[in-house]
Amino acid sequence: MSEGSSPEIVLALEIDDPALAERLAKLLGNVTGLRLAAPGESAAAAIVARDPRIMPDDIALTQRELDVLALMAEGASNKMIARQLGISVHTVKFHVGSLLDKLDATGRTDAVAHAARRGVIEL
Amino acid sequence: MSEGSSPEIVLALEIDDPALAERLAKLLGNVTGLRLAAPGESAAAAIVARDPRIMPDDIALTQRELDVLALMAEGASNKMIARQLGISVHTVKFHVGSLLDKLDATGRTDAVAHAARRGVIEL
DNA sequence: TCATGTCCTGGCCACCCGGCCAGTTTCGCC
DNA sequence: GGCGAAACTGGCCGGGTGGCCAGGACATGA
Repeated sequence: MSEGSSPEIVLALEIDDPALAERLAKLLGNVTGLRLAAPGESAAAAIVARDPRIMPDDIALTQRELDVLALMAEGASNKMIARQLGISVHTVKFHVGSLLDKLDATGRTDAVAHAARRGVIEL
Repeated sequence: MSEGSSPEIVLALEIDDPALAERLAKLLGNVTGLRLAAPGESAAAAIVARDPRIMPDDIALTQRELDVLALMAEGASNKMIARQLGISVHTVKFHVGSLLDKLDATGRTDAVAHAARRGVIEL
C-alpha cells in the first residue's frame, strides 16, 4: 500500500529553534502531497538543523550530573543510582533536581529526552 | 517577519533516493518563502532520509500506545496525557503498563529510551 | 581570609507512578 | 453468534519522585 499513485510524504520536523520550526511548519502545513509527522510518527524523511547549534554552553553539566544523567537514561531509579555511585538517595535527588533545572525539564523522563535531543547523552 | 520582505528559508535536500528526492523537490519547489539550496550553498536546515528499517515488527504497538508513548517522550505526566487524549488517568496507566511490558522497560523513562533506541519514536 | 561552587547528607511531605484487582463497550474475525 | 483484541474506567496501595527545608566538607580563586 506504500507505492502507487501519490501517497503523502511524511516529513518529521526536527528543528530545535522554535522560530525556525514554526516558520517551516507554517510553510509546509498547506503543501498538498506532503504532511508533517506527528510526534513519534515514523517519517520518510526528516528536516534537521544544518547548524548543530544544539548545545549552548551556558548549560554546563558537572561530571556528577552527567553520571546521574547517564544512569537515568538507563531507566535506573534514584535508589539504583545511589547504589551504583555509592552515594545516598538524597544526593541523587539533589543532582536530579539540578538536572531538571538546567535542562528545563519537568521530570526525569523529560530530562533524558531533552539531553538526548541536545546530544548531551547518546541513547 | 514583520515586513513583507523575504525571510526565505533555504533548505538543503539531502536524499539519496532519487524518486523521493524528486518528489520532494517538486513539492517544495513552488512554496513561497522557501527555497531549495543550490549545491554547496549553506542552508538553514536540511532534509535527510529517515531510515525505514525502524519498526521491528516483533514489538507491535497499537495506535493508542503510540499516542501515549509520544506524549511520554514529551515529558507529559499521566494526568497531562489523559487530558490531552481526552481519556481517564486509569486508561493512560493501562496503556503505559502495556508499553512497559512490550518494550521490556522498568519505568516510563526507560520505555522512552528503549523506544528511541529502537526507532519507534523520534526524539 | 572570605566567597563561591560542587558535592554530599538528612528530614519532611504532597504527589505521581506502577501493579494489582475488578468491570465495561466496541470491533473484526471465524 | 461466539470469541478475542483493543480501548476504556474504577478502586486500592506500596513505593518512587520531586520540592522544600536544613546542614557540612572541600577546593578554587578573589
